[in-house]
Amino acid sequence: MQIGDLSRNAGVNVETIRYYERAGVLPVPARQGNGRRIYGEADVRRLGFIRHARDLGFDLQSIRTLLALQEQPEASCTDASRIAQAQLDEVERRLSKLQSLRAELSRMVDECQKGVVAECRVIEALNTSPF
Amino acid sequence: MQIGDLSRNAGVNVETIRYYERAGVLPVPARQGNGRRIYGEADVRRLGFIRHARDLGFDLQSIRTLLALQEQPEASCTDASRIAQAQLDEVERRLSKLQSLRAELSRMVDECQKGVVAECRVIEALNTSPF
DNA sequence: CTTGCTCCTGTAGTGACTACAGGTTGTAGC
DNA sequence: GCTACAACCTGTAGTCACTACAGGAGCAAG
Repeated sequence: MQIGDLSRNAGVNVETIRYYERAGVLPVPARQGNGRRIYGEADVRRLGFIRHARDLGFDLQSIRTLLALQEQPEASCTDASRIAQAQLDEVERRLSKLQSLRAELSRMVDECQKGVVAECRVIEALNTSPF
Repeated sequence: MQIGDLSRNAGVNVETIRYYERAGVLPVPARQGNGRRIYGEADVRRLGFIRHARDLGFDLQSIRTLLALQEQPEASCTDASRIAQAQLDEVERRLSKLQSLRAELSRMVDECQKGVVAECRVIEALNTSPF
């Protein structure tokens, strides 16, 4: 599989794939005789994982940590547990923040839909919010 | 009020305030004779609005739109509501993904605590999510 | 009058891409 | 075999939303 196939299969820009290689979240691939990168199914899955994790707001450093965790299933349980727990704490933190944001945005949209134009408080909602 | 006071009052970095001016989300302020920027209470509120909107995930373009709507009170609220609804949809999407990742990380931590070498399925947790 | 703080402008660095320039390789049609 | 063109290569520069720093000016206290 060449980079263009990987791009289509994973739904990730070719330039982004090469960037991920430089950033160290995708392994340096083997090359064909002509110098072109060769990929396999594992790379499609790995790329899918990276994209989802990025969508969730994880930065590339966190993603490197998550990938390292999954690549060393024989690593000591305490180490793996510590890394996983740290990621879990981060996920919980993001979850509670997002839940607050959801409440705030819902309130904004609700009030806007209920009100007439003159009573729209979308902008005021941001200034008088409990955050 | 000088830029340092505004910075402290609004809890926003001095450099960020000057950046917001360049970016067109803060108005170009009056200057003292010595060339220093002068701000008022309205700027504290506007900056608070900008920071809050940024925290909610709005980009500066959306914020410019919201501020423009605020400055034309006869304009309809539907534009502001549409922007907020788009943000809300995105927050809901992220919440669902994070909840599935949390479940997977919890499972890994639990298995580690039981002394079982976790079969790492972090990648699958994100790839097999319904999104 | 020197020290030290805040301010000024302008430029460069960050992270995570994204785009483009300029060159090479592979393939399909003639 | 020749030509066209897509896909690949490297390397650099641009984007967004900041953040940091260099180099200089104003001002107030000791």
